[in-house]
Amino acid sequence: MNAPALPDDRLDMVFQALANRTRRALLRRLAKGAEKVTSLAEPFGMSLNAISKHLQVLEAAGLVKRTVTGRVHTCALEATPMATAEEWLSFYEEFWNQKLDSFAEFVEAEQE
Amino acid sequence: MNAPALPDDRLDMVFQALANRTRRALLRRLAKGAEKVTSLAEPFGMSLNAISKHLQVLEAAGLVKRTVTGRVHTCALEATPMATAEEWLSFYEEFWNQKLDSFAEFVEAEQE
DNA sequence: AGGTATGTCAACCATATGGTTGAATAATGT
DNA sequence: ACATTATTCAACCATATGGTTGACATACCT
Repeated sequence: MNAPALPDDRLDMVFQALANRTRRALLRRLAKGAEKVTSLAEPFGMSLNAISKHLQVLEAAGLVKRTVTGRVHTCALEATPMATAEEWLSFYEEFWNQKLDSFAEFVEAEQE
Repeated sequence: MNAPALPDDRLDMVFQALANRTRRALLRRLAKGAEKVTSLAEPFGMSLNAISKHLQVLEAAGLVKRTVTGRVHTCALEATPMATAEEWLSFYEEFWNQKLDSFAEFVEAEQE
């Protein structure tokens, strides 16, 4: 049920990989299905090389798996490391819930 | 209930802030209660200045709130931005659950 | 065999990161 | 008044990041 707890340096890499909107967009893209590098790169106003590098970052973080068939590299989402990241974050749920609750109360009180 | 959805560049900053084990450790520390900079810095094998910078990163990301009383800066955890990060991640839950389930099945089958 | 498509590698550039040391600012204690 | 404590600011350093361009290696098509 709970994720396989990455070591600290892997968690560094995962959060680092997520700390860029282009890479987050790539992951969202891959959530709809595996795709090859060129077609992944197409919608971004950026060189193919740049996207290639981003994909390498994602791959190093374990968030993307690559299958090479001939000259075409097919990238697929590998979400499991995110489970560890989310698990790390979930530790703080009580804190933000508390905050959000008191904000909700405030709004409610305001409406008298 | 759902978090106030940070803009992309704020989310960049939050994930970036989390992409460092020292900063994650600082947050864990602050989860136990607010503390001043010097005492926060003490257990890390690192200069006070380094910690001061890390705290600035956390503050810029909105993960730490600072209250200055005289010369002492008290830092407190501000977890709400993490809610947005977790929300972003939760989109992928179905993907990793699927993976973890099939792994569980594999283990089960293995034990015949 | 020759040309085209897919993708990486290598070098470069500007800026950011994570750390250091040393000096500066401001509040407290004696 | 003077020393001490708390903390930041400034400059520096090495390395990482996010992007570029140009060249290269393969695979596919005719």
